[in-house]
Amino acid sequence: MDVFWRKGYEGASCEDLLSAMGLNSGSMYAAFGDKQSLYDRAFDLYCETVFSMGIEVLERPGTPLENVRALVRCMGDHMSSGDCKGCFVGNTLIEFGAENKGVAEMARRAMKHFQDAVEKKLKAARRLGELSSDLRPRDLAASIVNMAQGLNVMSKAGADEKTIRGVVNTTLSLLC
Amino acid sequence: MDVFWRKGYEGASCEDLLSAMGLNSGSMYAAFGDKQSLYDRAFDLYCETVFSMGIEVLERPGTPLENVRALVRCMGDHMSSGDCKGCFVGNTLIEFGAENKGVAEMARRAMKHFQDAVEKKLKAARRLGELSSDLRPRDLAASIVNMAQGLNVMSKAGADEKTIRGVVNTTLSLLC
DNA sequence: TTATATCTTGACTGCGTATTCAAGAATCGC
DNA sequence: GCGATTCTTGAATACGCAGTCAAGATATAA
Repeated sequence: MDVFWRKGYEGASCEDLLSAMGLNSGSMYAAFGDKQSLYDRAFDLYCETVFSMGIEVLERPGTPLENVRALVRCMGDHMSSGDCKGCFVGNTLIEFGAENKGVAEMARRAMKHFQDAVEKKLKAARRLGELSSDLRPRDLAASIVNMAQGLNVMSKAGADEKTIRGVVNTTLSLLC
Repeated sequence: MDVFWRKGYEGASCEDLLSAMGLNSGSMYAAFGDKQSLYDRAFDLYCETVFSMGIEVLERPGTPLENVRALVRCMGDHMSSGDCKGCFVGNTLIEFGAENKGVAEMARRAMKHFQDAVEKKLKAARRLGELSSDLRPRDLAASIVNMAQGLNVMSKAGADEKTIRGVVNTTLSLLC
């Protein structure tokens, strides 16, 4: 997962993958089939761990709006943590979004699932009177996902922590 | 430019490039040297045409804030125009941002140049009393560039026009 | 027209990388 | 302990793609 996350599908050679896994090619092909299947498995693993951690943040104790604000801050921290891997889902969309490979479809679903979870929370916040902004929850949710994917690129552009914090704070200013 | 823009460096085969240019390999290598040099030239061409068109929008007749708002709308229109190529600069950063290739450095410079142009306009707007938001021009400029790069990914995620318009409107709500 | 220079062609080469496979090592069941 | 099964190893293979080159076509100049 780590190798594909950092280097993308084409950028990761089998040699990279094998040495990272501590396997020889025979074992790898017996276990996973081929490189594409291994990528798909790595993608799934990312969704089950890193990506779903974001969704989990939304469900922690606290009010809906607090949860969304925590998620935004959490994504900012994640992106400014220097290691520069970004978001596997976003990277996959850039590499395969224009084609119609299966993995692009998986990435689209993952994004939609994430966005829906944020929208649901924002609607709850609106019902509770926590969210007074007159922007629609649907548009705010799209903007939050959009911010995260923007940060993915900005972090690879070498944006410093101050810049990323500026983006996060700007987004937070919409959530009150 | 079009082929690299759509498929990325690794994703574009020489065959793709040659048939798009209507050249044979000999002529191509004589004219450009190798694939990487051709990519660099395509990148330059993108900056000189598409990317600088954005900067040009900022300099049209009108007040500074009007110009920035026009730019934000223009980027939204560009991204929702269906063809799904996104932003060459952003795509380059995703593909090469983690390595230290020359082209990644070029992309970083292009992004910074763009962001600085936006920030300059926002500062002018602030001086003229057009921009009453208490957010800093620096952070707003970063957020606008971030929005554009987010849209790059969102468009590949198959976001519909309505979603993209939602993101654009949310960003515009910060600019008053 | 003809000699020279430049451009074009596409088969060929070399190389890197994904994938296979058969032989050997380790594990498991009885 | 021993046969059967599963796992591991790494060299060999297959293949696609970046890059080359010599021969032929075209343009230029005298």
